[in-house]
Amino acid sequence: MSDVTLAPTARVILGMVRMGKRTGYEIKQLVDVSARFFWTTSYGQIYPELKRLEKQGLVRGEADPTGGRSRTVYSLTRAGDAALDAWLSSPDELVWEMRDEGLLKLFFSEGRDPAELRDHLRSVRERSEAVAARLRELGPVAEGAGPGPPMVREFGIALNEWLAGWWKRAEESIDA
Amino acid sequence: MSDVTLAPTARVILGMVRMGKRTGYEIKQLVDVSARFFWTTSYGQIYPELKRLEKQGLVRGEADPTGGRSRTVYSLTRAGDAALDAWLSSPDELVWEMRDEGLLKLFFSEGRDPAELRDHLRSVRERSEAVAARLRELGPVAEGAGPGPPMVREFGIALNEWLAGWWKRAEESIDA
DNA sequence: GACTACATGTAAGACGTTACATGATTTA
DNA sequence: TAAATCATGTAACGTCTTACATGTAGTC
Repeated sequence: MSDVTLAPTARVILGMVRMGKRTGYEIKQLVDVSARFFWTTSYGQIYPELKRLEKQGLVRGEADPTGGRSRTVYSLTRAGDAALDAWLSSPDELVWEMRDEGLLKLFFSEGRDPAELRDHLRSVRERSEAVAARLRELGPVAEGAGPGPPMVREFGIALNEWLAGWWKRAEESIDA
Repeated sequence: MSDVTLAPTARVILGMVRMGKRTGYEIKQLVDVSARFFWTTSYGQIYPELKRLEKQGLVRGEADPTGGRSRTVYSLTRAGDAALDAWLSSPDELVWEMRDEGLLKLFFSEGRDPAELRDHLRSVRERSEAVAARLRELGPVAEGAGPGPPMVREFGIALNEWLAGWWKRAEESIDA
């Protein structure tokens, strides 16, 4: 069927459009609020990618201004629906990347001032605590979109609490 | 002092050089073996960056062929040493990025075949198990470089075991 | 003699962020 | 009326991966 290879940002966009997020602006909002901890994107990616997807026939955009404010609402075409399904069911190796400067600093910590290292461990821990807290306060998001979004949210909370705990123990092991 | 802003790859390079990794090749080896799960890099980044760092006066390269095989060994200059220290002690926000296609697929899983979802959760779990196993087998690395490298390795093992456990539970919650 | 490891590099292209630019609508 | 939110977009720049290109040294 659709032998289109989806660019990374295209995957989020198609998924979000199927979820009912219809404008570039709405897509960005939901990514920021619910996926920020494992996936980011920017307007500089979203708007050009929406145009590319339209050119490829995977989405269809229609002008739908609210008053004098221009606005384009997108929906999936049949080909877009198929391309999203194809990606979701493909057994390809899943991208998993982590880039953690905190770990890098820990890696290179030989000979550094222990007080500095302690501060650094604390700030890394506090970041995870803040992310967990934000996700907890946020509450369920994207309701009516099945069990995926709540599970991902729970994952985010649990992961960041686990991370905070690890950094806490690391901090204490420096003191000891 | 050194108001040089280090590019991401420059940070790893300076740290690795201080650790005694003297060639581009050696730097890549250690990154692959011990930092792969939280930081990646490629020759296409390392060699040009070493040249840039030399031009900036942060490292010094000397030709040191082994037989007829060309080889350049690098060491930190005083400015390079200072730049690395400045980065290590800077209170700047630490880069933390995660890009997880497995979570993205879970996020968009509404209406998908449960069997497919189960397979997908299993493959994500297996990947974490493999990473944990590799780090465990690897044993301590970069000995004599302080407590950093072993702590980072323990972090990697613990994180990946935690991840594997989470995906395992998610799998079971689908079955239930 | 073949394979693996050591060793270095470039070029093209993909991907991504940031800063800039613009303007309407709604809420405080 | 000021600020926040809705809404769209571009240009420049930074970063990174992949594929290509080349050759030596050591091991099986």
